[in-house]
Amino acid sequence: MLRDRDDASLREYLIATAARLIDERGSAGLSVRDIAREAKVADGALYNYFEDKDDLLAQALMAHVATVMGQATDLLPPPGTATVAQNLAQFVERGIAVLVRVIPAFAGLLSQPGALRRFHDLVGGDAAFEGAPDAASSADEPDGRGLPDILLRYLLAEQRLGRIDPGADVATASTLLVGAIHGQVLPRVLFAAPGTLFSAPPGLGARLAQVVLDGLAPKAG
Amino acid sequence: MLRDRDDASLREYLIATAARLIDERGSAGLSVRDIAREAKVADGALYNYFEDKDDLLAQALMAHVATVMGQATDLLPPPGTATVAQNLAQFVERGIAVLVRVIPAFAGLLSQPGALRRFHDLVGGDAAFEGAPDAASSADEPDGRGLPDILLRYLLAEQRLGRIDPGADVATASTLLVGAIHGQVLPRVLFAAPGTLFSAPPGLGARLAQVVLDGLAPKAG
DNA sequence: TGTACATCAGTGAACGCGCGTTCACTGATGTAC
DNA sequence: TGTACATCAGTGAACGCGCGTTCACTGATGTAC
Repeated sequence: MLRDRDDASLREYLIATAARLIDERGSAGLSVRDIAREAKVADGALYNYFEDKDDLLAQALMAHVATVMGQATDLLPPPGTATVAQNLAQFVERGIAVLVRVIPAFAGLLSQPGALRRFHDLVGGDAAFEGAPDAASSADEPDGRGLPDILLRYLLAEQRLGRIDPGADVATASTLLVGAIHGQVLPRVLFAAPGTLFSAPPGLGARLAQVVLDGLAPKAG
Repeated sequence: MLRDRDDASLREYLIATAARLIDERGSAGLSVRDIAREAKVADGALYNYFEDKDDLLAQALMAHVATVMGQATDLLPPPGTATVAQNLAQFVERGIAVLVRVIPAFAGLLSQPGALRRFHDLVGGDAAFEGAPDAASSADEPDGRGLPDILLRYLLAEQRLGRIDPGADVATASTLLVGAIHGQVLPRVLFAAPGTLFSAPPGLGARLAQVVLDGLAPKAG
């Protein structure tokens, strides 16, 4: 198939194809031939545009994360609307939907550490996705696009509005809730029967939100 | 090397060797030749005792989890001692140490789904490790050996002792805290430079415990 | 105690396969006249 | 408009490699006499 794609360059086309395959089946066991076959392109075509497989995978990973995060607008409504409990519950449920698509993309590359390293180099400090290990953005003014920062910005706003206790440790609460999302997704990614569609236990988001708001300590009186 | 090991059967010896390798470098990219070489045994020896590679890996995975959980005694002190905040903080820190050894063992097998399926068949409902997807043990009387059940038993006991609010949703709190542990471990497993020893941010366990105890809701008065 | 033999746990060379990668080649396209 | 040629994006057969697995073989051990 020679030059009969649309105007997009083969490079972008290969990245998009690889990203789509990662979205559909995760990155585990994804071979360059799988990608070439899916793109209807010769086996060796990718080497005209990428240094090696790790290079293509890193780009595809970045595109995949951008796609998923781009589709996940309205993870949280504007601060001050509805109730904080409702909003946090919604964040948990939608966050699960996000990570269900993102975690298999990364975890499948554990046996391909080069791709993960390249990805990390590509995104640099701007960890556009999830639990950023190196807290690049300060807790005071979070500017990241990952789940923890999105949630933290919301919590800080609600705190200013008085719907969250002024003394509360919202940064830690953000870590806690995003962690809980990880905790829901990871075991299911590892043990789900292949092809299973995963949805969170109904009401889980609401219950998690309620615990975070109320706390466990005995109430005075 | 013929019959000059100690009395233990070669079968157990191979499981132990594979489990040690999984502990040391995770299961990603672990080949049967790696295991045979480490055990100082012929390449094909394992096929005298195991159906195939997946079979050996599933057994080794089980042994590895048993080892890690066995060494993780005193994740929590007896209910009623110290303070609940201190005890939860300790649970978080020790839980992280547990999952740092367990998650790479499972996640590395994403490209080897047969081994994960076999492991799941082996342990059956008795998910001896972590966030059990199918809640085999009821929330009323948790009997599992995984982190969520260990924590839930503790929380229920403290609730009976009055150190946790009688109306609190301790089952959800357990899910929340164990999830937070996952959230700490997973990104670091995926992005840590190879060979990096990981330790949690100091004080994180205490802060997480405090948020779970106090909650975010504005305090009356 | 010494010899002949059967057993069978363990060996390791060899198999086919799929992988990532290379590179001499093809043929549609754009240009020159 | 028609012909000759240069370009170079894309091709795909072929490479070496490491993988999981097989199976004819080896040789230490236990037994019989």
